[in-house]
Amino acid sequence: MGASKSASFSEKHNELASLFKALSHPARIAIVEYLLSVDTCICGDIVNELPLAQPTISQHLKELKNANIIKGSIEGTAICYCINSETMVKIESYFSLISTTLKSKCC
Amino acid sequence: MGASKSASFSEKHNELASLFKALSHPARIAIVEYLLSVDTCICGDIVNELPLAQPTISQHLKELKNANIIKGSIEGTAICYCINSETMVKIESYFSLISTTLKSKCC
DNA sequence: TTATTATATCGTAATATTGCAATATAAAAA
DNA sequence: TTTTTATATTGCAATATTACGATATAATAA
Repeated sequence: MGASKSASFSEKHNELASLFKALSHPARIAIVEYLLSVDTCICGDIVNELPLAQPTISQHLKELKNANIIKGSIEGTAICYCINSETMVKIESYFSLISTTLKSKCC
Repeated sequence: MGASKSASFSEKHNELASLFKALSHPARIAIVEYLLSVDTCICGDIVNELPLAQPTISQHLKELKNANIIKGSIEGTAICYCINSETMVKIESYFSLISTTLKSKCC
């Protein structure tokens, strides 16, 4: 085959995997870090920040939006992107739980 | 084209992306959660836990090992796998930093 | 209305991932 | 030594991702 057998796994596992997949590309990490670094959320110059063509960045932004990692709102001609802090807190909580669970183990 | 232009991005961004890529498949999330759920680290029955063939699981385990998310040590005929807590704490810290940074922003 | 500007979508080529049968390896048991 | 058991590797087909030129869309400016 070749397709991911996602139907064989739980909803929870698939959702977590989708979230991490959205973060699994250096361009998308760069976008997240750029959004973190700017003071305001009014953006529109992400294309100039990355060494990729405009359609490629648009595609990466779409994936981040689909995964709820960023939010985008129309601001005249431009689009204002910013990080969805709820999702970030959610991921932080997941790893926090893992760390806590691991503390009561050997290894 | 089609290949990820990883050379165009910073080492840090590539490393983070690799880490999340290792977690971007439901089978690999299921492996991590299974390792979390068992009391001891002596495993060897991961193949029976997942709806995938043995070579496929071996491949997923290799990817998790390469990303330092799990550790494996030979235990006779079997191999003992466990979660690398250092890496988990590292990821937790990354999202903790993001959350903190976001608190001083609008949106 | 006709540019201009910003972003999205389409189509497609290059490349990467996924899954597994077949096979290899390597340690312990018989 | 031979068999058994556990895991890894190889090879390959099916599918997914990545990147971008061309083009579409949609809002503002001239």
